Amino acid sequence: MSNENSPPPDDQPDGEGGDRRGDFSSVAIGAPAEDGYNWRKYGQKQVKGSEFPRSYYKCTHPTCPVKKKVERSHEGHITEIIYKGAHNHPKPPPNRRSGVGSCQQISDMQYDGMEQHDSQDKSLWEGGGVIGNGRPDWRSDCGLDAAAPSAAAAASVGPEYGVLATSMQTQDGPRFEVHDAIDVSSTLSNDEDEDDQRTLGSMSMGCDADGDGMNLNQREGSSRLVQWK
DNA sequence: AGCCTTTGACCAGCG
DNA sequence: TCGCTGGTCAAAGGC
Repeated sequence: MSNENSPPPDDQPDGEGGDRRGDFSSVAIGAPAEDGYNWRKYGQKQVKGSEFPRSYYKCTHPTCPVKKKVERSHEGHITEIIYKGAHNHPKPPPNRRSGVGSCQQISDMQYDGMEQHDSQDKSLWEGGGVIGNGRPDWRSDCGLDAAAPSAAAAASVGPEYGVLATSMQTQDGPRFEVHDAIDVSSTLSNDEDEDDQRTLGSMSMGCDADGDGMNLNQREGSSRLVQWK
């Protein structure tokens, strides 16, 4: 199993038609592509609690206050994603420089949820909203229909933390998302309580140290989604 | 030509 | 009051 050092085939740019440059080459999957929005990295730092450096991204839209923190493992796998705020604008077209040709097509449906979330987003995420906006973003992003319930479950399990344990591989394979969703869902279902969820994030890293091949595979799709406070 | 990524430094908040 | 951590800004380089 050489998965440890080599990125999985899923991560490899199989020719996804990178709109921008090497989304997956440079930033692997960490970057901007996940949501279908344009993100600009404005900082990176090694935080104490994390073994991996944390990257800070801003939505490139002038009116969009959304920021996100992304923790990526050395392998390029996302271990944690924290969103702050909600997008008050539709996703940019796939032809744009977003390079998000992944789930762009679904963005069409996304508008539906976008509208309502746009109306309440301000009060939601401002009021300490747990997963007020973070969630809609995801499901609408890549049509994480399967992930939605997972997210809801996660929210139900540990809403106080506003932590969303979900998976998000910016791949163009929708089934991949589903697969991930199941993975997480499974975890959540088997979970004991929210505590376990929080551990999920740490577990990802912990598992890495353990060097569990199987875990590694799971970790690939297992990312941690957190709604910024 | 324009935008994004990367690195370092600075500032603010909290313990 | 001092120290530490986290977060953000700015400049330079590369694609």
